[in-house]
Amino acid sequence: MSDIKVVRIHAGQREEQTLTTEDGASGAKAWELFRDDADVIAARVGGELKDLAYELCDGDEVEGVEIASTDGRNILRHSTAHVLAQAVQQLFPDAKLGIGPPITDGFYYDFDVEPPFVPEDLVKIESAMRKIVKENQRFERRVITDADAINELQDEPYKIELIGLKGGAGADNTEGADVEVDSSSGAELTIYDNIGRSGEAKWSDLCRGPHLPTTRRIPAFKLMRSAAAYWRGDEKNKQLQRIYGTAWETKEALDEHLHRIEEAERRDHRKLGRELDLFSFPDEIGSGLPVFHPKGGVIKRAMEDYVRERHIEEGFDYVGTPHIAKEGLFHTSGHLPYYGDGMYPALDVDGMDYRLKAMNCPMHNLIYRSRQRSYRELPLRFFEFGHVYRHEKSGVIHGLTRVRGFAQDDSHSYVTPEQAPAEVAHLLEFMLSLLRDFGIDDFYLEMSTKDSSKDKFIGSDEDWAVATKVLEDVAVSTGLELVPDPGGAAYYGPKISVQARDAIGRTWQMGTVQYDFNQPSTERFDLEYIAADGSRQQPVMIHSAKFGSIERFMGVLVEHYAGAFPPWLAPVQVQGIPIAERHNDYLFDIARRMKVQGLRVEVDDSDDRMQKKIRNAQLQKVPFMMIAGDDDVEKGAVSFRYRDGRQDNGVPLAEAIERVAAAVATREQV
RNA sequence: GCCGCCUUAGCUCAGUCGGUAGAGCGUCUCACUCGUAAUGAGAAGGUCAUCGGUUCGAUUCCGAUAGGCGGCUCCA
Repeated sequence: MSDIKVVRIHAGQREEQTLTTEDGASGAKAWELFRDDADVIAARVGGELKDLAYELCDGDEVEGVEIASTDGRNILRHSTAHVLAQAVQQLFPDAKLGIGPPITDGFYYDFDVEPPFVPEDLVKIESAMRKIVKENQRFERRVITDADAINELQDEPYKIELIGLKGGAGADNTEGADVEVDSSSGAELTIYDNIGRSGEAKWSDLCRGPHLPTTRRIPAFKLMRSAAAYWRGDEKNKQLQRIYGTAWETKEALDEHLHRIEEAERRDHRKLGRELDLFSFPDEIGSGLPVFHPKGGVIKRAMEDYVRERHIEEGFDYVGTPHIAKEGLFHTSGHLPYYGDGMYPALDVDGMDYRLKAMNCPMHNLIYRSRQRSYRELPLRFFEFGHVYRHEKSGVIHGLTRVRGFAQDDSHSYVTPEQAPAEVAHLLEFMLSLLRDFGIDDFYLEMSTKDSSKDKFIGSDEDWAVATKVLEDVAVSTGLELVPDPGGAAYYGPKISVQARDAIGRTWQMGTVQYDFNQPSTERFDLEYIAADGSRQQPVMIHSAKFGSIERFMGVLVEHYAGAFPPWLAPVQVQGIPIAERHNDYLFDIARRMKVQGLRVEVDDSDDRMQKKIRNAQLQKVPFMMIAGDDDVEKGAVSFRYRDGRQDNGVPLAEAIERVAAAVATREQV
C-alpha cells in the first residue's frame, strides 16, 4: 500500500487528491477520481487523452473528459466503430479490417468483404451491435511489440500494412481521419481487447485508443449508410466497403442530429430548384447540363448584372470569347496534356480538331497578344462570363454545384511582377466584398500549393516559391481561416480559393485567385509588354473567378437562403393577393406602378380562395405578399404579409411601393 | 471512373409473390368570391426510364444502356 498525489482539474479549478494504490504492483486508476461522475468516459492526463483505466503516477494532472465534449464524442464514436467492426466480423467472418476513425458527427469503419454490403446487411449489423452494447464488454488496452502484433494479426493484412507504415505507431484512428482522437502518444503499439463478462476476449483490434470503459457506455448510435472507399484513399488501391454511422451522448442528441439532417435536406438546392421552378436537368440534354427556367433565369440575371457592373467599377474590361477553339490553342496553354481527360473529345470540322473550351485564359491571352502592350496599360484586366465545358466523371455530377457546362465569372489581370501583390490583394478583397453583398458568410480560404513529388506542375521551384509567397501574404492579411491544400494547385501556379459549405456540410470551391507565371512565358503564349526603359518584359497573369461558377454559386445561394431570397434576388418580389375578385383591378393597378420602377410583381387572380393564395405565395417564398380587400381599397392602402408570418396592414400606397423599392435597392433581407 | 442503392402520372409515393396499374398534391372544367398557410364537385393525365433476354404472357425476373441518390477518387 502506498499513496500518490495527483491534481484533479475540474472547471478550471485545481484540486490536489491523494490516492491509495492497492499494492506496489498496480497504481491507482484514473477512474477512481471520477467514480461519481457518470459523464466522464476518459481522462486527460498531462494533456494527453487516456482510458479511465490508465494508471496514474505521483504528480499527474488529471482532467475528466465528458462524453458530450468534442474529445468525448470522438472517443465514443471511435469505440462505436470498434463495436461495428466486431459485429461485422461476427456476421461476415471473412471481412478484413481497414480503419475506423471518428469523423465529424460520426464514424466509419472500412472492411474488405465480398460481396459488398447491401442495405439489409446494415440492419443485421446494427442489431448485432446492440447485442454487443448490451453485453457490456470491457475495452482493455494491451501494449504489444511490432513482431507480436504482426504475428497476432496474420489474418488482417491491412492492419499489418499500417504497422509497417507507421513503424510502430500504427493505429486505426488517425490515418485518413478528419478528426484525430490523439496524435501525440508515443511509438508504443497497442491492441484493444473487448472483454466479455466471463473475462474472455471477444474481439481485438490494433488501435491507439483511448476508448470508453465498456460498450454499455454507448448511449445512442445508428448506422447511416455503406459506400465503397479506396484503401488509404488511393484510386489505385482496392476498394473497401465503408460503413458510416453516428453516435451521441444521449438518445435526444442523436434525434437532434437526425433532425438536423432532415432540415438540411429541406434546403437542398436540387429539391428547392424543382419546387421553386428555378432550373432542371433534362435527361435529353445530358448529365450535368442544367437549364434555367424563367424564375431561375431572373436570379441568374440579377447575379450576372450585379457582378458585371461591379467588375466594370473595379477596372475590368468586359470581353467576349467563343465556346470552342482549335485544339492547338490548348496545347499552347498546356491544358491539353495535363487535363485532356477532363475536356470533351475533339470535334472534327473539315479535318481540323476543335475542342469545347474548359477554361477561358487561353482566349484572353490572345486578346492580350492582339497588339503590343505598354507597361502604362498594366494592370490590364479582362473579364467575361465564359462558358466552359468539362467532362466531369459521371460519379461526381451534383446538382448545380458540380456540372459539365457552366459559366465562370472569369477574369485575368495582366500585371508587372511588381504589381502582382497589390493586384492579388485587390482581387481577393473584391471577391470577399461580393460574397458579403450576396450575404454569404460561412466560408474559409484554402491555399493550394505545389507538391514537388508530383509531376503535374510546370515552372521552377523558385518561381513557385515567389508566387506562393505573394498569395499567402495576402490570404493571411485577410484574417480569415486559411487551410493549406498541398498539391492542390493548378499546373501553372498556386491558388487561393474560397470554400463554402452547402446544406449538408459538403464544401465547394467558390472564388479563386491564381498566380500564373507560366502561360505568359516564351514557351507558352509569349506575352510581353514594353517596359519604361523600352525593353520587352513578361507580365504575370492572375486568374480570378469571384463566384467561381454562376451555377455553383446559385446552388450555394439557394441553400444559404433555403430558397427565401432577399428581395433583390427573388424571382417574384411582390405577390398581389386580392381578398375577393372585386379587388383584382386595384392590385393590378398598383402592380403596374411597381413595374414602372422595375419591380417584379405578380397578382394572383386565380379562382383560389385568398387563404390558398397566401399559402401558395408562402410556399414560393415570395418576400412581399401584398394583400388588398375592402378596407385597403377604401384607405388607398395595401396590407403586407411577410414570409415569417409578420403582418403590416393598411400601408398607404406610396409608402408601400417605396418600402419594396428600398428593400430591393439596399439588397436587404426581409 | 469505382462500389451500393434507386427510376411507376408534372411532383411525392403506394402497388402488382409474372396476367399491361392506384392515391394525394398539381393541371383542366364547373360552382363558390371568401381578411392572413389548403372551398367543393367532376375530368384529363402513365407503351411502369430505354433496349434486349427468359416466359404462353414482363412494369414485376435476368442483362445492358441512360439518368438519379449516397460515398470514394477527381475537380485546370
